[in-house]
Amino acid sequence: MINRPKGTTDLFGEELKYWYFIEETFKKVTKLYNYREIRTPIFEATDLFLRGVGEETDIVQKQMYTFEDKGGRSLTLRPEGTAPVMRAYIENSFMKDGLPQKFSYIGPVFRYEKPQAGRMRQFYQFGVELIGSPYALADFEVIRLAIDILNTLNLHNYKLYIGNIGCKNCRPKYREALKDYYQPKLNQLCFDCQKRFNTNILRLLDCKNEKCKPFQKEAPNTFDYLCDDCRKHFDELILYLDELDINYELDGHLVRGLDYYTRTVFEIKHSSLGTQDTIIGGGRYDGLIEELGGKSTPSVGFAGGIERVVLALKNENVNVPKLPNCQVYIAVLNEKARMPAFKLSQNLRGRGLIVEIDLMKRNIRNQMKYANRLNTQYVVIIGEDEIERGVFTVRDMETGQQIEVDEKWIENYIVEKFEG
RNA sequence: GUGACUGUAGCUCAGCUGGCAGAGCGUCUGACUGUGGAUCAGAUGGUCGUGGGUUCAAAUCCCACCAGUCACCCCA
Repeated sequence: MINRPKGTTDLFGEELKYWYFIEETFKKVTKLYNYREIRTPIFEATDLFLRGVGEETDIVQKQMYTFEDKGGRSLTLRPEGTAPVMRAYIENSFMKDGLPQKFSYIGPVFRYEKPQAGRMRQFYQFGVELIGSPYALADFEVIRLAIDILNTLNLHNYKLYIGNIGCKNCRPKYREALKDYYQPKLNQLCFDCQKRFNTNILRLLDCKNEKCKPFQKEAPNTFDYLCDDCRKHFDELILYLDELDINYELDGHLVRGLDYYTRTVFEIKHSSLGTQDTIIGGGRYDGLIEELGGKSTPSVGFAGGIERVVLALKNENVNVPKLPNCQVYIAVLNEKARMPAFKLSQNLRGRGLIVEIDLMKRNIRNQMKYANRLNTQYVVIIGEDEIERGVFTVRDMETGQQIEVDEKWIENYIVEKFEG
């Protein structure tokens, strides 16, 4: 037997009701904010991610599905959604339509990682990008939008964390402060952190090792090292959040895994999720477009993980819309009934009803059993008797009551049952 | 990439001091010849994850690999 690849899943049945709910909610809310959907390829030139996401990141170093096509081009299944949208923005000259440009996307992304709860190799993200505004107004809109999505999904047990990692001017100062702080403590840290001290010192801040945690509290805070412009930007965002009633927690140690972030970073975590608890993550990336060869353009956005939101919905026991059931089953008792049955099924479907008809040539008893399992609401029975007398038998599967309806009225009779 | 735990019927699992591969649920059929849900009966269903080893004999013991789950790492 051939199994699905590691870290992938088949989505079907009842599970999909969560997915439909999330996808529809995302589309509904982004539409209200006037974001336009963009669908980019699932694979891109490998260079896009090397330059966009950053050569030093874990994503690029060990998580990309990279392959060569028959023309010798190096391609990569997208490991995230932002770089492709920025590429499309540059390539299609969207700036010609004026700024800001606001895009939404939803689809699969791929990272070669060891699967665990809330982490798959092929997983699904929804996200938005707001391109062109350097102001905290834009950061605020994007955060407001993320919160609106979660609220519309009827989720409650989430928390917004706001950080600011500065810009290319002030971040080096902060990095230095961190080094000064950790240097004398180096031999008290875990092995990984001793390595990270040189490779990616920001990561020392969210190490979960018990040896390292005590030092994190006292570690320098990003907020204390912001330059004047970053400070102003930060204060402005906080003002909006405070005035417009968005609950958040400041996190001066919030760092993110992708290199392109500048200034505002944020994460929304759900309390029920265990270790993979970030359901939405985002921030500002003012240097990304320029890095990819476009004209320097500030941007901000976020991405959310659908699998994790599904878990959150389940854990919070949110009532999500049910999948539709079969509404009418047409039981066919002999071959003479076959044609009238087909005609009725087509007419009812034409009126918008979900109709199933016997395809297995089963006897009446087994057709009833099958209809019962479909959870269908009405069964129309057509047999020799009915054909001769020009009527159809309609059975209400809930009450068990049965009535004969003249064939002239059958269609309207059933349609009316589903109105009101 | 590292670690822990787990792989037996479609599903949930028992069998594990080595000795004929089992149960419940599901599915199909019948009791009920034109009527579902309840009940009863019968049937269907297995590469015991894969490969090797030990043994007269392996689902059971040993080794390797594969897969799943959770955690590390990292992130949505």
